[in-house]
Amino acid sequence: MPFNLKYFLPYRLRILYVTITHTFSPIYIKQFDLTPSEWRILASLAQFGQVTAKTLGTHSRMHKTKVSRAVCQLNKRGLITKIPNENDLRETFLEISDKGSIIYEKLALQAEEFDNQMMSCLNKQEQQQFTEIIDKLQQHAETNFTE
Amino acid sequence: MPFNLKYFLPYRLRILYVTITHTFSPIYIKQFDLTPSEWRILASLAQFGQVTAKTLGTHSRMHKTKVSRAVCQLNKRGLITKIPNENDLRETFLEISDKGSIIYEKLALQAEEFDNQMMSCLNKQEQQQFTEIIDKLQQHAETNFTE
DNA sequence: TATAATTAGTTACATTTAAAACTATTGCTA
DNA sequence: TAGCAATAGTTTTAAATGTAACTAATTATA
Repeated sequence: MPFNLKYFLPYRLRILYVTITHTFSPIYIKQFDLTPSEWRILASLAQFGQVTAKTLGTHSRMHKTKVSRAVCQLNKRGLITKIPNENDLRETFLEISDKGSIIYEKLALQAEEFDNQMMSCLNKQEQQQFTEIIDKLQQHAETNFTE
Repeated sequence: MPFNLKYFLPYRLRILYVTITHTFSPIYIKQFDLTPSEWRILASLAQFGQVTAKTLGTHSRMHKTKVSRAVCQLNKRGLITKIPNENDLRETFLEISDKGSIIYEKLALQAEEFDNQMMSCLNKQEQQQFTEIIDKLQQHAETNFTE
């Protein structure tokens, strides 16, 4: 079987990702003037509690300068709090603030609704299969191809 | 069930896409000094024959300025050919050149190998399921959420 | 058929991005 | 423990990106 772009994994994933994100991103952009990076960080902090910028970046595959700038912006708006690590002054723990939580809660509700709506084209079994497959691919990609 | 970022469709897709593309893109960047957009266009033209920049953009979800610049660059390097449409002088048909085809063939081989290696963590049945699910999601996203 | 509206594609401009260089701090090792 | 390597995070710089404005051509309409 010769190479077929249409079924090339990176190509397929990108097309789907671009399509989907273009329909969701206006939600946080328009309502709360958040960039995609800012939304990702806010949501991550809401879920994972105190973490460093480094951890945040690794976890959500964001470049450290991207994280740095988004964190700076969120901090400036008072949506997150910086807590210096006394044991290692190089790093800082980041935490979502009350003000940030209010925004997050509103967005999480809409994100959940969006996700349900998106996944509604799949039956329960397919949804299960999808999760398993994505996880397998993710793990495979990481273990075999990351430096 | 409360909102869980880890299972949020756009988030999951982005992480997987970023991980995977970061392992494949060095292949065309280092060997042939192609940008991701240029590689996508080259591969699209190799597969679909003569198409306009407009079609190319719609098909692969690329912004028209991105297409414009990538096409310009590929043309400058002689990897594609521009053929004016006599019936509508606004648009131009684009075609891969012999020189471009040589590069494409070499990359297609490696892309195929990469894809097989990536998909090898899934059994035949899962691969089939994956294709069906991605297609369903793509179609659902397009029909319900595109302007 | 003249004029307005639309479309394909390019260019100018402002923003966003990543690579590289940098600061500050900690860990390693000789 | 002195000095060198490594790390977290920021800033500088250059490249890539999208928005908006533009050109040139076509289509719609009055």
